[in-house]
Amino acid sequence: MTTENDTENGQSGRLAPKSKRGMRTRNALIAAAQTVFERDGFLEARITDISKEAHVASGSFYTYFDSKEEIFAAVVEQMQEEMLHPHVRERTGVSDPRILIEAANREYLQSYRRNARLMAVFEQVAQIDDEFRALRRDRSNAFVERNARMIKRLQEQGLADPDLDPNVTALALSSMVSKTAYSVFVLDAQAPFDQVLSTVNQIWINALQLKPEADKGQQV
Amino acid sequence: MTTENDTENGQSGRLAPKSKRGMRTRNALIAAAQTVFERDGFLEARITDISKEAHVASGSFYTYFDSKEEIFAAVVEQMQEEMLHPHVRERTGVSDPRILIEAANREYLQSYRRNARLMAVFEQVAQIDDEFRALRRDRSNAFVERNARMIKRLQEQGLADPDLDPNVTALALSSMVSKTAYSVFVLDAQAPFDQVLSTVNQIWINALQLKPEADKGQQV
Amino acid sequence: MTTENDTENGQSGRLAPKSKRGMRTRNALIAAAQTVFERDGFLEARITDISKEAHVASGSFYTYFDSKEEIFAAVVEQMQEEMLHPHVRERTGVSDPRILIEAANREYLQSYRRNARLMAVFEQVAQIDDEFRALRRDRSNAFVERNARMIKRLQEQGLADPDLDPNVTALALSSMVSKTAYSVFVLDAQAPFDQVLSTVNQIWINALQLKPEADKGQQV
Amino acid sequence: MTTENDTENGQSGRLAPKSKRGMRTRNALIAAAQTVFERDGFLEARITDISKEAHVASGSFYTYFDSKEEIFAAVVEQMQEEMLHPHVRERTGVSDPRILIEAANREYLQSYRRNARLMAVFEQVAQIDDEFRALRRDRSNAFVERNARMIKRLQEQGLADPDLDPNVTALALSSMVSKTAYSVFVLDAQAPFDQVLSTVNQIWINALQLKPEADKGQQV
DNA sequence: CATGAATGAGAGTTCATTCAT
DNA sequence: GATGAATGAACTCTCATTCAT
Repeated sequence: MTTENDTENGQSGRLAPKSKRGMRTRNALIAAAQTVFERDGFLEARITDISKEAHVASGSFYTYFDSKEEIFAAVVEQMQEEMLHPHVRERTGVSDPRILIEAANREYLQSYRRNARLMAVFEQVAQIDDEFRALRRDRSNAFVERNARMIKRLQEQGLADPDLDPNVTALALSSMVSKTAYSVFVLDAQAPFDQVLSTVNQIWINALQLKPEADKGQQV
Repeated sequence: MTTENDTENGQSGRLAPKSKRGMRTRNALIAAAQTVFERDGFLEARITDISKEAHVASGSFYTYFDSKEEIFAAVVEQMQEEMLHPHVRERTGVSDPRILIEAANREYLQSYRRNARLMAVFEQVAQIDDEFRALRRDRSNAFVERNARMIKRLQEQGLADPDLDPNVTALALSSMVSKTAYSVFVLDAQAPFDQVLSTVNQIWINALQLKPEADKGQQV
Repeated sequence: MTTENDTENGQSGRLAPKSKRGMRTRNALIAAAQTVFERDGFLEARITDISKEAHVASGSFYTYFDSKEEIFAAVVEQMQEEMLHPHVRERTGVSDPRILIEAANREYLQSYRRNARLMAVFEQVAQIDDEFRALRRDRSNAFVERNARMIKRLQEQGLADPDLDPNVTALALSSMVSKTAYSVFVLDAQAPFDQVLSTVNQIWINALQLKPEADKGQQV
Repeated sequence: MTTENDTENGQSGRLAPKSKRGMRTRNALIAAAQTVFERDGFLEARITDISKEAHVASGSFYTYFDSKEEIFAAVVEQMQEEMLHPHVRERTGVSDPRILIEAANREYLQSYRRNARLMAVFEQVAQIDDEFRALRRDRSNAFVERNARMIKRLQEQGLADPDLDPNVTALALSSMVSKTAYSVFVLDAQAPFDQVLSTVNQIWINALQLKPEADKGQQV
């Protein structure tokens, strides 16, 4: 019924398994890879270790993946799916920008916290491998651009400080959130989750000089 | 107080050279290392390449340094000195927080831009090596703590939004500046320097809700 | 006398298939092997590729053959049969040595040209594998010995240069034909077929100093 | 004094050694490679074995050569030099074509016999590797073309059979000599050296129908 | 001090062959 | 018989580090 995996599976450079057994092995490898990457980091992770962790022979790795980079991509893809799933995504009917901002920040920080170990490795890999660097950049850009559009809209409605350049502001505020998340969840800067969230929210709101009255009976 | 002595030089695990020739070789190696690191990144840089770039035999490297990490530390130290030199450091007598903030941000961004290539490598190494990760954390902490103290002071003077937690706010705003710098100067997010600077400044000021009257009749 | 039986088929180390399906699969594998060998050479040809080309699972290969060498033997055997088929083989009643020589050379060169790709691979394998080296040697010897007998006969009849050693001459002239064929049909030395044939014939005749009168009143 | 090896040594993909010790090691590797190639053939020869035979660490191989192909080229080059050295090469003043042919064949067969083992491996490699195949072709061509020119000259002087195409004849006769040499010295077809030589000579002479009187007081 | 060749541990990768389904 | 995933031995190649000259 599903058309997934008919012949190729996403970015996998090797053929997708045709049998259930093959699928099981492939999944075992991905799970093992996540474990090993989180434990050892990308560079220290040896393909042998991943195979060992998955309880398969070393050669079996190459049945499904061409390289460490490729299996890492599969791990990251899985994380991606997890991060976007049931949680708020499209909040139709909500017009108060404060609520939107708060929800977006909460979601981002929660996702980051849940996947902190892997996000740390992803940062590492993005520093090493051009393809992952590009991937990170694209995601970041999507995020920044969405925020820039929101800021522009608020400025046009007279709700946000008109002196701010929307693009650079979006870049700066997005940078603030992501790097703060990195500091707290990866580097373990000690700070309670709720305080981080509320501070980040407040800074957004203050930075844009959002008018408190503005959101009454508003429409976006 | 200083731990320097005549046989050890800072973090160098090998002897400090006494002769002029030795000093020349050591400096050539550091300069070569910077070139190679900026060109190839830390991981790709081979000790052989650094020696070649410095026009010395590969074995000579070990006369002065024990490892790639160690020579990288020397390169970073040199950059550190450059970054702190003549530029404003302690601006005594200036009480207008806006001016302080502006100056600090300008200085930071300028330094970052000047050393962007090396900062990129430093970020890479901090993702790989625990010692450099700790170094980065310490510097970042110093920065954040100084800002936290300033924010607390302003709050006590009734000049800044009292609802913000000074520590988390300092972390968030510092994160904003450093990651924005990384995006613009390393990842080449397109944005004019002055606009980045003024946006970052404005966000600081807005975020803290700095009262405009505070700076009346000030003099630098 | 023959060692063939109903469970073994010539050199095949595995069972001869009894079912139609089995026969079909076996033939498909041999045909696929020929394609792959001609395309990739013996060394580069992987058993996986042969199976893929035959549209059977990789494991099915081992139902019929034990190794790459073995399937190559089957391919060569097939070629052998083709090379000996309808074409002249025993020309009874023909006594003119010129005509015999011409016919033999024409046949040899035509066969070589028809199977040039496979002959090239056969040469390759004979350089690698002792069994095929022996096979090549045996065939070559049969050829040389037949020619040696013919030369001896002609010398006894006073038709050929008596100073030549019949065995070494046969070796040399046979070598000439086979290597020229290799040069022209495998290495693509540019020369028209008919010219190669007539030159080779003429050299044979000249070399043996065949008396022209000898063939008067001959019968084909 | 000699300008050899100033920086690069012929086809070597790695740098030429600057010290005597390096030169010694390089030569030891080439000698070891020859031993191993002659013993095991090209395919079976492992780089590890060559290093072991040369009494150096496996990694040292890569100080001087990039691959098995490259060291084989060095071995072949050495053989080449040996094959061309003091022996007759340019026989000025000799005008009798019979003497020229005899001398050339003797030289060729002697060289072949001296280096039979390596020639066998060279044939093997030429069947496997395109670069060596091209090398063999070029050498062969040079040989054939020289013979073709000689044949043409003899035909113009009315000394050789004018019906023969000089190029194809040269190809065929050269093929005869080289393949006979291969059969005798590599495949050990039993035949005394002198008989091989005289037979090959006689076939050349007969094939061209060289006039016996023609060489009296001739000038080429 | 400088030199640069020698070392060797260790990771990646291939593919013929087996075997449970 | 057919399937195709699993196996693992075997080899290549790199490069930080040492050390005799």
